[in-house]
Amino acid sequence: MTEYFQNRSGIFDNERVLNESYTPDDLPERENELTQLGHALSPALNGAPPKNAFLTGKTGQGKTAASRFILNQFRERAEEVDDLDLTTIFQTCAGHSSSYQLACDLVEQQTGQNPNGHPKRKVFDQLYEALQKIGGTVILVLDEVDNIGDDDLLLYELPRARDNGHIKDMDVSVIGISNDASFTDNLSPKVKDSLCEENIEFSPYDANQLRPILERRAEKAFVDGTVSDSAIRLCAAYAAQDKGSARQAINYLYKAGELAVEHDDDQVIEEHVQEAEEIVERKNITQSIRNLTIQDHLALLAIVSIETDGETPVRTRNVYSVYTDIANAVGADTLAMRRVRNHLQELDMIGVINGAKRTGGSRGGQHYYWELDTDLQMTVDVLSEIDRLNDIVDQVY
DNA sequence: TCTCCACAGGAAATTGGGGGTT
DNA sequence: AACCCCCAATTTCCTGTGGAGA
Repeated sequence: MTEYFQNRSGIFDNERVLNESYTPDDLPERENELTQLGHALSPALNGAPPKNAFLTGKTGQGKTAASRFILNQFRERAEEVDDLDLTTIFQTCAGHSSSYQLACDLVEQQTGQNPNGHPKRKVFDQLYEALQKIGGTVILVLDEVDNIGDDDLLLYELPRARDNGHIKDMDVSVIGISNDASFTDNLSPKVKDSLCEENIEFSPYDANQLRPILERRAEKAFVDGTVSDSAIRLCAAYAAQDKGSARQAINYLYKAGELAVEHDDDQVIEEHVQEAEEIVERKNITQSIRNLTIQDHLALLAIVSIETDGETPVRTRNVYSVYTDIANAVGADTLAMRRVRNHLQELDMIGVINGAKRTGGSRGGQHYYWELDTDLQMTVDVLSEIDRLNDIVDQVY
């Protein structure tokens, strides 16, 4: 009889700790940032409105964990203060691309009714009404606020709600969290001023910080003595070299553990980490290619085609002519070159292709020279999985 | 040196949708 | 049906850049 299931208990003690949703209960590597955040909130302990704060930093830097952590601590502290009636709201803005949607969602959370479709003013009135009902001091955390783009209406309204007489005898403060450091650039100066009273930056972890983070996590997640020091060191080194993200480092370690299980080894060693890093990165790339739109795929396929002929790096207009041929062959819309250039830049952003900007060329000015930045065979494999493209991929490659 | 071409990329307008209420 | 509030993707129009060739 075939054994369909794994016995993971030889390696893992509590895998849950390695999941993305797990919030650590201490963050010694972020003491500075936690202190800053704590100071921003402190006026509330003394009868004044807490300050607004804005946290920036790349993914996996502990921004969300830090704000959750500080809110917990702050709630505990608030208990000891007699006349402080504190409420905290943690709101993730993923999937909300406008202030309006976000406001609707906040209203729904408080009242159970989603006011979508009502005039904007009405939605905000309902939001203020809901806040007024809560009363006291409200701290609203908006995680991933960069999702709402440069639409800053809500961010403008909330910090001024009291001044404008929308709410009375209560304080609202906003803690914004953004992965995108340039997010605040696009906000109107007024919003920027009020929201960024305290701007707290989370810089990438280096290997020395990642190591203890991993050690603490491994302690909980793995069976004692199954993870070697060198394995942890390597995970930290890989992640520090790349994005400096704790999430990334933990993913490597998690995968390395799974590989140990698969190979029936009783220790997680460096070789597992090496293999894990490769697998995780490969998976990230294939995942991001799959999530692209058809037009992105066509642009990528044009690059693949040119790369196959060994003619990269290639200028935008040459990519464009190959692109139009491919788009016609599969019966897709052919976009303007302006747009195709944007698609190429998006592919560059996710690291699938690489665009080098050079001045010069036949007519001067700036030009892009594009080439594939991932394994050719792998890219071909992923693209040929796409129904509409598999025939043309065969012709091109 | 001057003009022009071929590109880059910002900004606004257009297209063609969405989910909701009244 | 006519209204509200919105979306992403794209096109159109524009200004800027800098070497090539007059």
